[in-house]
Amino acid sequence: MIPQRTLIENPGKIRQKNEKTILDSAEIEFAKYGYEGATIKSIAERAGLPKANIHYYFKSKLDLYAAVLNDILDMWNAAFDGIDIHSNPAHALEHYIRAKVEYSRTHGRASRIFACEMISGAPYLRRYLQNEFHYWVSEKAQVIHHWIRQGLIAPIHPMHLFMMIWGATQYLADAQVQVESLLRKPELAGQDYEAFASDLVTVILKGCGLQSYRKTACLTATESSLEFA
Amino acid sequence: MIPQRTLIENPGKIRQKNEKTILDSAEIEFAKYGYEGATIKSIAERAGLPKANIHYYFKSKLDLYAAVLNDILDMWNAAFDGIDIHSNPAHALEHYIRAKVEYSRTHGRASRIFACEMISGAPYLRRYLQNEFHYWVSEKAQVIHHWIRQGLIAPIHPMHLFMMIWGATQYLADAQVQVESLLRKPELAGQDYEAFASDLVTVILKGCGLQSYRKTACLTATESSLEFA
DNA sequence: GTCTATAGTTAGATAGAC
DNA sequence: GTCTATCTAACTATAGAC
Repeated sequence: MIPQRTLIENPGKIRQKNEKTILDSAEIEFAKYGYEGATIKSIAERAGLPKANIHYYFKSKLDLYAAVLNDILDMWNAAFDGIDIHSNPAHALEHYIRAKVEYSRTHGRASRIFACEMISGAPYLRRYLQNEFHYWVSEKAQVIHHWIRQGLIAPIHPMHLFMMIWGATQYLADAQVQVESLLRKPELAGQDYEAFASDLVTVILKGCGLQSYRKTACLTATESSLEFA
Repeated sequence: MIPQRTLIENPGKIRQKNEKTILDSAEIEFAKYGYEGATIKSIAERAGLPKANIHYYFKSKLDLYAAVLNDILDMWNAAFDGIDIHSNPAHALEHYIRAKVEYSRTHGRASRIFACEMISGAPYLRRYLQNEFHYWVSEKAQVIHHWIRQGLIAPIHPMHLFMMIWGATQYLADAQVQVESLLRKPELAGQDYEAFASDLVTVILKGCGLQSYRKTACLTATESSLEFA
């Protein structure tokens, strides 16, 4: 009786690696075709595994979808939890907007899966939206309110401000084909994202009664914005 | 041999009525579950017709989807073709933004189907985006450019301006559940849309260096904006 | 832990009586 | 023009040999 070699050499490693491969493939397929449109077969083929293995690692298609959504929420939290919104309004808003645009660029697929989930009424994320997400946003809204009371920014419904930022930045990821068509580019480059981020920052800041505190934001923004936190 | 009564009394009327019923039902199902998620069965049940009748009026599921998309484009054109963007910038932008918000409110389902189509890479609307749509937008972009050259509004990439407006307004329709959760409303009312429209108008106008030309925009906006055209 | 074969279900589409 | 019954294909999921 020889124990299986892989188990001795890589305790749990195979599982870890395969689960990651499957999750990545699933993310691509779900983003491209939606939940119903994606099939276990296509996910398996992309992962280079037989169909049955998908079911071995994830009980059902719904389980796999839930795992993908969880991954997406983790990324989202990792990307935005570190934001210190207590600095001055212009800095904080610019930093947040640029981070969000960058997220749309680097995690377009995740963003599109999230959008599909919203469009279909958030059947799997409803609880999350009403609890964790709502609390997180309410906290940030308090900060905006505080700034308004102190006269630091012009009066605006904080949620409306967030909606503008989210709508505009999500649009980059969700309507990517439309954007490419508008800008007449076969594929969007980093510069395109940066240019949009700069215009969005300008409009939001000026729209909130804040002077853009730097004229050359457009060129050096991505690097320098990392130093704000 | 008695000719069928319905054909004599209502030449083509039955077809017209049933096609409309089916299109309406299909729009609801496609918006809720996406193309793959919606089924002929569910559409037929919603329309109160047997499955086979759907195939009688629309050759295939794809045909039906194309018809729904066509309906949506018709509505879109009807809603925005009349906009005279040659008036002064502040008026024109405010009018357009309010019309777009109103469209998100009254045609949320259409907006969501359109969004799904974009997210999946616009397999059926690619041609439209690259031709009719692109020309229409380019024309409007010329107007923005003209305003900028004349010093009427602050410099901004016209496409970026449109993207901000579309992103923010589409967000209302596409992420409706998220918005409801944010604003803690079980259902959005007309006031919620108007309030958002007013904040969006304010931010965009100020962001473009335009003074809001009316302080009480928030309250009387919807009615008065209809008189701009 | 892997993979072939297949069960069980449901989808889109059609034939043919009325 | 309507509708029941049915076909074919594709999907999710599982059983069981390795």
